[in-house]
Order: sequence, then C-alpha cells, then structure tokens
Amino acid sequence: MLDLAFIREHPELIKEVAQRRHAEVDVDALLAVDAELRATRRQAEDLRAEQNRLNKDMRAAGKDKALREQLIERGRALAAELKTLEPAERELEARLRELWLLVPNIPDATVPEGTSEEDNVEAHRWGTPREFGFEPVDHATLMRSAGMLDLERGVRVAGSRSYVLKGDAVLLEIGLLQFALERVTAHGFTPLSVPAMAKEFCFFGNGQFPRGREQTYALPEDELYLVGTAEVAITGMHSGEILREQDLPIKYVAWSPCFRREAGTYGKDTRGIFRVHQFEKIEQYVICRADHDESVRWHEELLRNAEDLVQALELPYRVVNICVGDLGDAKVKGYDVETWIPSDGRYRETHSDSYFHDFQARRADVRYRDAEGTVRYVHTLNNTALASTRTIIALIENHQQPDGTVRVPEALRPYVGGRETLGTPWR
RNA sequence: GGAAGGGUCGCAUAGUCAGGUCUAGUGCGGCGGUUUGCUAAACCGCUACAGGGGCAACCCUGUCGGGGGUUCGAAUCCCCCCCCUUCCGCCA
Repeated sequence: MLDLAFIREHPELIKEVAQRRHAEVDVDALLAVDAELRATRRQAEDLRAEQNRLNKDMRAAGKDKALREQLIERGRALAAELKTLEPAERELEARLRELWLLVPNIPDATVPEGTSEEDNVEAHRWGTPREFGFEPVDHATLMRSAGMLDLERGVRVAGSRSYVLKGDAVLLEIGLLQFALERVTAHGFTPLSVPAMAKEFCFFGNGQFPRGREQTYALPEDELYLVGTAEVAITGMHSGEILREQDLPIKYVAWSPCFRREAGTYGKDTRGIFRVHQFEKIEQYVICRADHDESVRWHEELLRNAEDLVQALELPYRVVNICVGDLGDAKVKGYDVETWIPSDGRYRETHSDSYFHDFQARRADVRYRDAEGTVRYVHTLNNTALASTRTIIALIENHQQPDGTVRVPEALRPYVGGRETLGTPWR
C-alpha cells in the first residue's frame, strides 16, 4: 500500500505504473472518493467538536433545568445530523480502502521493461549443465523407478498435483530443509516455525489479497486460509507493532508447509512434482529500517545466501532480474534464481528474492521508532532459501547416475545420514 | 464443546456497581533538566498512535480488545464477536 498523500500528489505516475504492471485500478475514482471522504469527515468532526463543547456546558449547567433542556435540545439536533453523516463516512472509507488496495507499488529504476517472463533479464550464471555419458531421465521416471515417489496414490488421497514421497526421497526432503535452515541460521538469522494457517488480515498485509485470492485455500468454517509461503505469517506476526530501532534489522529464516491452489494452470507442468499444491519451504525474511540503500543491500545479501545454497548443492543456475510486467504488485524489484532442469533443457524458477520498501509494512501496520523519535514504517524483504519439491527435482536430475541412483553432493551428506547415493539401482 | 474470571495510553494498575469534574489517575521504566569531583539519590519537566487544519506556537477529531446499539453525552449501560487465564470434556 502506498502513502495516500503520495497517490494524491502523483496520480499520473500511479496510472502509468499500473498500466506497465497490468494492474487494473481506477485512480480517478480513488481520488474522487478520497476528496469526498475528507469533506464528509470534516463536517462530521465539526459536529463532534460542538458535541464535546456542549458536553462541557452541560456539566457547567449544574441544576439549571431550563438551560439543561435547551442544551439537550441542541444536542438532539447534532446527534440527528451525525446519524446521517456517519453511515456515509463509513461507506466512503470502505470504498476508498477497496480501491487503495489495488494500487501497485512503484518499481525501481533498475527493473527491466517488459510484459512477461520472456522479458526477464539474465543477470549472471553459475556452473555448467552437465554432459551425461548416458541417457538421463526426468525426475518422475527416476524417482518412481528408484522407489522414491508414488504419484497415483498421492492423487487418490488428495487429487491432482498431489504426491507421496517415499523411501530416500523423504530422507532427502528433510535433509534439504535442515541443510538450508542451518546454513542460513549461520548467517545470523533466527529460525522460526510459523502457523501454516493465517487470518485474512495477514494475506492483505502481505499483498496476496485481494488480487491473489483465487490462489489461496480457504477454511471458511474457521475464517482461516492456508499460507502459500511463510512470508504471510511473518508479516502478520508483527502487525500493529512499533518496533525499536535498535532491534532492527530482524532476520528470520522460517520453515513452513506451503499450499497453492494453482488455479488457471491446468495442463501446465503436469509431469512429476514441479507444480504441486503442497510443498515445504525454508524462507528468508528481513525487516529493516526505512532506507532504500539498506533494502537494496539486504536484497543482494539474501540473493547471495540463496546462491550459496544452490552452489553447495552443485546445481547450475542463473539469476534473472524480473521485468516490470512479470513482477508481483507489491514488489519494488525481484530476482529469481532459476536452476537448471536437464529434462526441460532450461533454467526454471526455484527461488524468488524481493524487496517491498514499506508497501507490506503499511498494509500490515508494522512500524519502528527511529533515533529522532519519529515513527516510521519498516522495510520488508524476503527470499526463498529452499523449496522442497523443486530442489528435489533439480538435485535428482542433475546428479543422477547411470545405475539410476542419485549422487549426494558432499555438503548435503551430513544431513542425509552420511549417505553418498540415494535411491536403489534400477538399470 | 461447557463453566468462571479477565483484556485500560511501553510494563503494572485505578476507574466500570451509581454515565457528565476522565482533558483516562497512580507506580515502574524511558528521555531531558537541576544539584553533583564521579556515580547514586532527590527534585522538576516530558513520555501513545492515527487523521485533519495552521507559516508557526498550536488547535480540532478519533482510539480504553473489535463491532453494533441506547443516550444530549459511554472506559462506564445493552447486544454480538475476538483474544487471554483457570477448571471440565475431548485429543496428537
């Protein structure tokens, strides 16, 4: 959410940004409602001020019956006027909020122009896709043959895009999560295990709602939703707080299951477990002072942390700078780490590194008091450390061996009981 | 799920029964000052957030868990909801 005063002062900029980001929002209607609300509110405030003065007169009137009657008469008139203004005020507030929530963030000048994924700009690469001396297979084939995956029974239990990990795949999943958690913790991040269900305000706060509603699982009986990322819960955690500057930056590394409806993706990525409704993720999250340069520094550092993990897993990857048309509404700028997937013959998204300035902080109401005593909204950032299924795919496909087993990169071995290979030989 | 007790401006509490002097009192903590060789103590002052207005000093409005209602007027009375604590039930 942007500062309302900023929107008032830069309506043309907002319109232009909204268009580049494919975000539909009626800025003129927003400004009209805003003006009307301020006028209405002012009228109501004047009436309330008179009401308060009247209240004092009433006290001073003591036992003077005639005067009291006269004051009560005036009070009745005020109350009647307010009774018509107040519903209008509330109605305007609701309409303003609705429009306001649709206004996207302002992208950074270093965000590339473009309309879709195709226009993302490669920043750099690491590693080289491996030359296999045999016919490599995709992860689904390998995992099923090696006793690590049961898709059919997963679908029986929970429908399409569901899966059951088996045998060494479970060891691998848990090992990867622990590996990522420990490695990021070593950089001074505080580990968290957060609720996978959250109230609606967390989703509004994080920027998932209102636009991303159809991607979220709802539990209407309990007025809860399943989080698509730990980020939602973390943003909600500090909602309404005024933090102390000396406690910043707050650096979290959070584990949570992630649930995604994947609405509108029928027929996309249907092989294996690339696009699924549920996976496990370790997420990095930073809350820092309201300073652009500091946000940028953390953005780069979160990227380095993610790259460190992918490098330790010996997986080739590239980093792309997300173009404005492909960037989520709430983000100022974003990098994706895309890891090489041999069966696809291309790099595919495994991490998403973003900063938001105070966009999430305004929505979720997370502030801090700076050295001068001024209360400001914090800046927030987050980046994937490790997402279970996509990392499993990359690791299995890149490190597969001729006999159908998978070589475990050295850095990961302590987390899988010292094993050097996973899966049973099947060819 | 059932019962009882709670939720007040950082923390702890008063106020709610009897609506108006609550512009929400007090203690602690924090900040600034006086005194002081230094520290402590003592004393004095300040100590929420949001919105609006004003060049400014400052002024106005709202917020006592949230929402609605009664009333000229609600921290206080009524209704609904949320959260916390304790006990019971159920339970990984």
